[in-house]
Amino acid sequence: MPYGFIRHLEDKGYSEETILSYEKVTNNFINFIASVYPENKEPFHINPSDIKNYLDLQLKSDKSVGTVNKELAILKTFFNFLWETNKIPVDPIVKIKRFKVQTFPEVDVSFEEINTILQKVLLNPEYTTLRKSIFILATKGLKTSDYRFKKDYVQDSIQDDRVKIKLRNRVIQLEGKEASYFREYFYEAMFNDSDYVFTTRQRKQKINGPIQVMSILNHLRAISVDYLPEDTQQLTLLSIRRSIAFKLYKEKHSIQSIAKALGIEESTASNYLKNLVVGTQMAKST
DNA sequence: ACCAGGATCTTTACAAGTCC
DNA sequence: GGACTTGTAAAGATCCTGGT
Repeated sequence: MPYGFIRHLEDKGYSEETILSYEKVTNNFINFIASVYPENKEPFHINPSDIKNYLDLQLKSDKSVGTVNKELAILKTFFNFLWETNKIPVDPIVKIKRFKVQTFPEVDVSFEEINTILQKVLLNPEYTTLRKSIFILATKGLKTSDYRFKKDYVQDSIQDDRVKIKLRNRVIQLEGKEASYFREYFYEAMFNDSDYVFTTRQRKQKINGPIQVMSILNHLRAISVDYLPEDTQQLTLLSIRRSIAFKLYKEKHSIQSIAKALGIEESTASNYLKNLVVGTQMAKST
């Protein structure tokens, strides 16, 4: 084994198994170098980009990020050893950073499931029209701030049985059952002496202000308790938005249209989806 | 195209109120 | 008393901006 590296490891008291894996990785790396540079490259010729190329190749050959990071750590030990024993004047690996092990946002509840729940929610006689309306809009991907729209922004056209809601950066359309449940609530809300459709009564001032986070979450929580298995994470506006983005992605929508649908920047949507997509690829490969 | 930094928005957890 | 609402603060995540 090259340059007494293995001896060095044994001296440090590493277990046999550990040493074997170190040996495997360093050999693998040296073979790589040898295959790229047939003219017999010496250690001090190895530069950072050689190492990066090697690591990239490992990633491409279906190794997980964790595995490749482990190899990186081993190679760091190796080069550190070479440096300490004056085999190389500078350590080429010292500035190479670990690959990020991302914790990918997962779609805990698929959009199809959410839709099924929506149908049940709409038919639940125990629920108020308020709760139903909040959930209908949640399935359209509203975030908390989107709920604070004023009555003026709602357009109800009886002819084609559609309700249009103008949000800050997009328009939501409701049809059929969804429209009629929302309409029912909307007419009740006409009398809430506030400009806002959804309101929360403010304790101190005794007036109806724009709806508070907790009110929305409360309804989602109640629905989650009723319709989700116990061990599942409860529905939040965010998890629903993720499901929508992922659904659209699977339906091959462009980034632009997904961004538009959720009312976010294109760059944000692409970044957001990148995570989801890589996440599923990871899931598949393991 | 990509990243860091920070503004802004969401969520969580718990406290404290209201209503029946 | 118990169920449900509302409030607050702090942690966490997202999103945009501006630089490279």
